[in-house]
Amino acid sequence: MSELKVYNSLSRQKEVFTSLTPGHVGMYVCGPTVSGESHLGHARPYITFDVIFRYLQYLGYKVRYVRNITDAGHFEEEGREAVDKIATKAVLEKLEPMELVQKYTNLFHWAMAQFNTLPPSIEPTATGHIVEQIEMIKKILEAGYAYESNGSVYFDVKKYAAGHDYGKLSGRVIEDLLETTRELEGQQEKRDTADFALWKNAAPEHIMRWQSPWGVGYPGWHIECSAMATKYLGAQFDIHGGGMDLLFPHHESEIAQSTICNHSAPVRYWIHNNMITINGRKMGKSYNNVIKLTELFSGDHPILEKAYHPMTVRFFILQTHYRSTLDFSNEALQASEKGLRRLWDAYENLQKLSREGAPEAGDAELDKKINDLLDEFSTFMNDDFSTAKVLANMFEMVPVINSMKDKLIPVTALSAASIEKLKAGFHTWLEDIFGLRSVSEADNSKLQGVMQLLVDIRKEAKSRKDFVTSDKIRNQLALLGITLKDEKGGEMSWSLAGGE
RNA sequence: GGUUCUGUGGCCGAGUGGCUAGGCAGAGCUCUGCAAAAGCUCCUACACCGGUUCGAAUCCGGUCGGAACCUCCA
Repeated sequence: MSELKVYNSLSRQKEVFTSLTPGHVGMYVCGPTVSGESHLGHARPYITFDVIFRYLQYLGYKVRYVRNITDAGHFEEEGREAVDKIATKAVLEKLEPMELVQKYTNLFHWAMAQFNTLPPSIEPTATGHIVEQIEMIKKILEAGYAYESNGSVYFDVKKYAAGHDYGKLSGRVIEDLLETTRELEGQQEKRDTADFALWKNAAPEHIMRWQSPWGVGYPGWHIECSAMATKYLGAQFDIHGGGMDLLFPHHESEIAQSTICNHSAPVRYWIHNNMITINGRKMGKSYNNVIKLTELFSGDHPILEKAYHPMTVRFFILQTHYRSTLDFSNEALQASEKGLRRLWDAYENLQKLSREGAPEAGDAELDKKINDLLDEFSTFMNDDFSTAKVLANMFEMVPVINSMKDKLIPVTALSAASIEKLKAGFHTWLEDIFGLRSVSEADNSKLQGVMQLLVDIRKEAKSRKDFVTSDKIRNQLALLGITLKDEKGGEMSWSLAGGE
């Protein structure tokens, strides 16, 4: 089998993946800020890294997957107002800060469950690691790479850049950063505009506040990830993931902080997913084009023509490479919806196939083709997680599977071993690695029983050529959103339309 | 303005220099009481202009679009 190669943002090329500790992988992914509801944009990184998490486990690694919850507020705009986002919102909604944070954390977990993402191994909160953050800031101060100013602590970027490559990850040029002349209030606390806050003093009205050696305040934007990653994954770990928009300054700053604190670069492989765009524009609060996940699932948004099932969204995301932008549109989502249904129907048909008789393949050519397509799954996935290509291969096998089901091709065309491999391959990749599951909610046993009864009555009616009755059953069910289909050989199948 | 990336058929999207990705939509046929599904077939594109090469969507240069980051951000 080929080796796993991942695109490392740090080197801007694909590298063979090896873990620091054989058999183990440490992976940190920047989690959500729970000051508001998650939107469609959030779906991408968590689904992307869920698949990476699942795939690494499939490869046999024991993975510690750490994804934080940012529940301590960050600046609306650094230095300008020094108002904590969560604190502001809390006043507006008349909620306790922790109440607000809990509400959106719960909602986030709910949405992630809808997407069938596995929970991370550790989900640390920023508020739960104030002590670790303060300790880290102390170390950086002791090392001489930070300075205190008016109750705040800033990282000295210029000093760091003198001996380290600040900008390596994001391709930023330090001289340019230092020359920025942007006028920002509160900037006078900093020695250089490029410096970033490790600790901010809190104004009296600021609700989220903690005691520190520098006075009452709250942690800066970047320090939480460094502190928590160090605590749970060590000074050096394998993978750090997140959206491309976090490359600078967030991840660049993380590298600087951790390097000073731990005397080594923290991360071996930086993996960044690209953005979801809507009408060609990034989705974000500042663009006013946000579709919240609850709206996406309910269809309750002006942009949406209908509700979209979480699995449709998951499939939509997997149909493109994670480093490409993905443009959202109703047309594209509906194409994915139909594609997923077709693929899933074939998958279910496949699992029902039984093969008897001599184990050899009746059609050696077809047998080889299927085996080749299956073998390519790993090849594609090892090539920087090309989920789109794996899915394309699956679609190529769909006509073969459906033809075997309809007996247009005998099941014995493939060897017994190949059929088993096919079944196992689809199951493993579709469910275990890609994390897809049926969009049908038809697993209610009472509904199953009722439907079986209707199917039996319709079969009887049809056998009497009583098409009035048989059509009535099918048409009435259709009005209820249940599709009844006649199959070859007199069998019938049914499904709940849309999967909503 | 700086940095990085990008421009593929009606739409979405893979693409390692030569051999049809795939999905959706559309057309025809087969199957079928009808329908739906399914199967088969068709629809062959790479922003523009140069260059390298026997050969380029793929490499290089330029032009023109678009995006992300440079400020909270998945």
